[in-house]
Amino acid sequence: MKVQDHQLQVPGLRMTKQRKEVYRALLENQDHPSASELHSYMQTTDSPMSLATVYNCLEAFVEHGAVKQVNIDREPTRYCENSVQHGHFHDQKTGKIHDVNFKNGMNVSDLLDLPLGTEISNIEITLKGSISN
Amino acid sequence: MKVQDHQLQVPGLRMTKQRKEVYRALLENQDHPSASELHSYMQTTDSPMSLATVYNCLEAFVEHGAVKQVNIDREPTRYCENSVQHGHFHDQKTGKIHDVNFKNGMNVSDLLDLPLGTEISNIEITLKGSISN
DNA sequence: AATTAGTTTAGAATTATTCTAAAAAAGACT
DNA sequence: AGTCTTTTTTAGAATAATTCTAAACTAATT
Ligand SMILES: [Mn+2]
Ligand SMILES: [Mn+2]
Ligand SMILES: [Zn+2]
Ligand SMILES: [Zn+2]
Repeated sequence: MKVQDHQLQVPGLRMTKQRKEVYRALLENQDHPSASELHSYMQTTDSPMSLATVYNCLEAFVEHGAVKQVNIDREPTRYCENSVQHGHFHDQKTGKIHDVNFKNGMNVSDLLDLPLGTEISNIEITLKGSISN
Repeated sequence: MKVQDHQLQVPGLRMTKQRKEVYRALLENQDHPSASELHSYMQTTDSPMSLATVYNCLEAFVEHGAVKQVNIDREPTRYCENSVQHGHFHDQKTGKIHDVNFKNGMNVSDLLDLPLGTEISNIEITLKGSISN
């Protein structure tokens, strides 16, 4: 997937050359990369940059809600550019992570018995398993 | 809460002195401790033991399904003795983690649009937020 | 242009966790 | 009990993801 330069915007965040290219990498290859995978990839582009910068960019995106972190056990954190609410399925055969959308109109509070007064700022749902066939 | 010695059993696992006492610590103080918190606590009991042993015991319990790991961002892994299916709520004001049960008869597949053929072996649901009042 | 504020960078530091290999404990058998 | 075998515990070293530091650079502002 090709992303135009003017689409590389994160509201409220100054888009430097490095941030643009990291964001482009996330949008163009939606494969939930880790910081170091992303860093390796950046080295192959015409915007090589340091690993610290990759971490700095990702942190900025997460703070601004444009990117989500995906935590799977103790594995390196992976990053997801899909900013609509969703969960993740970790296929143990392939190692790949797939986005899983919420069913229409459904909400975590339909699944869980939340104590009264609970105000949720972040939801992380991670499934592990395999796909038959 | 007091737990009798004969309740300190995990099916299929040899219960050594150390394993019994770590398991007892988890059952008696259900507060989702990290390995190092648990280690500090063990030092105050009459079964002080090494940090490596705490990790080894916890790993054995997790393998045997008696204990669940709780991953919250990059914080140290926390351990939960509640072996029925549930999620976790991380109260950002207090830092405490609370168990959140599934609503009666509800299932992740009621909330999420899982691709056909998906076989789930592990579910981790972690919410972050605060409680008003 | 000069000043200021924010960003990038290399490399060092941190730290949760895992590994190693030797000692201790537990189980099996006699 | 005593011997043999397997598993567990342990201290300390190693690993590796992430964060920190402080200097160089870039971008925005006056
Ligand atoms: Mn990639
Ligand atoms: Mn405790
Ligand atoms: Zn995703
Ligand atoms: Zn729990």
